[in-house]
Amino acid sequence: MPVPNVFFHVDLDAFFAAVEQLDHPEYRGQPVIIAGDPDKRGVVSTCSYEARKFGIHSAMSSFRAHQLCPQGIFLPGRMHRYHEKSREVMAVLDGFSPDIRQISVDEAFLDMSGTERIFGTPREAALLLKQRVHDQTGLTISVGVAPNRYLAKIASGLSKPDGLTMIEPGEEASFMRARLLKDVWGVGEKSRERLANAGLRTVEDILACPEKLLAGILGDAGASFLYQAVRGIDPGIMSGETASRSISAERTFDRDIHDREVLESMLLELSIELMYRLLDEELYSKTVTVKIRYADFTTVSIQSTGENAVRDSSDLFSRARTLMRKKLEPGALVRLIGLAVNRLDDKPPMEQLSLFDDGSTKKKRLVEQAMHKLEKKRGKRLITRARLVQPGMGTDE
DNA sequence: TCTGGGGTCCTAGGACCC
DNA sequence: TCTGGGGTCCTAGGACCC
Repeated sequence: MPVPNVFFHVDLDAFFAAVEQLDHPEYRGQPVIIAGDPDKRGVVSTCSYEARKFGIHSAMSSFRAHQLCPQGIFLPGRMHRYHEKSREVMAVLDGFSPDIRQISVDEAFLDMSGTERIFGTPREAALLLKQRVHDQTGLTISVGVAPNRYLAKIASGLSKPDGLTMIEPGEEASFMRARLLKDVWGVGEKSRERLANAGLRTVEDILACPEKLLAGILGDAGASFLYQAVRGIDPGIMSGETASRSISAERTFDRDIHDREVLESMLLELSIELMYRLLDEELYSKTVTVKIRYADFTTVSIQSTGENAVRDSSDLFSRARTLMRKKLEPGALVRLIGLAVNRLDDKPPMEQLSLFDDGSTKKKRLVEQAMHKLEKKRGKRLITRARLVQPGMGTDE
């Protein structure tokens, strides 16, 4: 007899805010908002359920959040601590299934198929899991239980916080039919707008629409995704193990910038940051992308693939600077600068050996690696380059 | 609502090759 | 000479998610 598929999706409730309330009893019952500095164009990352009553939600500007709830407890966030708590929770999940896929700091899938003899029915197992997580970490989770990951993911969002939503085998289609289009994971605002323009506003509308017609609205991939999703079939977006394919860093300036020196200093800072991560994770990349967001929010990017992998931060910086100079509109006000390395490889690609290469590039990489290790040990930045010194203090490069 | 930062995947068009 | 069709790689931009 085949074992029925049972998947759990576990979602930590208002995670960052919950950790703060756990660590600071005086914050409990209070509107806690984890957000960037309102003076620095920050946004809300997470907020407690008490704060949500004021209309605050993720991605809202900190400025607006402060307007809505001036008495709120605004905190910058402690990512280290959140990752620590995340690991504690994942350790609890580990005891329930051999197949766990953590998809973000506060979310994971568990394949619970065939665990009935150990943990009881899926409902019993889910209740036990919720209890254990709470007992061992002090945090509450919401759990979705379904015959596939996609449905489990939607289910967990329906009864937050501290929720449990079950979708039994055979209920897949009826469950999806009862959803609002905005609750269909993977369909965002833009897609909804396009669908609405074609007269499609509900899941029922989509169900009645041939895939071919959807393809005309959303493209082939989007149509195939949505066609399956509304029928309760896992479109497969959660199934693949996603190897990291790019690493990026970006920075929004407090004020829009036109000074090229400042932009290039930022680019250097980002280059160093990214190079450290490449070395740390032992990854290699030949493709570099620079992103520029102008004051009016239009965003452009430029990318190039070199013959060799990026060697060190000055190599990365010089590639990035070349790209930026090529793309940047002269005199334009810039809001954000970003840098990415793409198509990462865990093996060093074959080097195009230069006739004049005396081995100094290898040395550079070793030196940078050593500096990186040293810095990690000290836990702070030891190396500051001339270009990173604030403009006006004199740069002698 | 004056709109972060870190990712993934898709699309369309061009280059280039057979 | 008015012109094929497929495959692959690269680039720029966009949608989406947490």
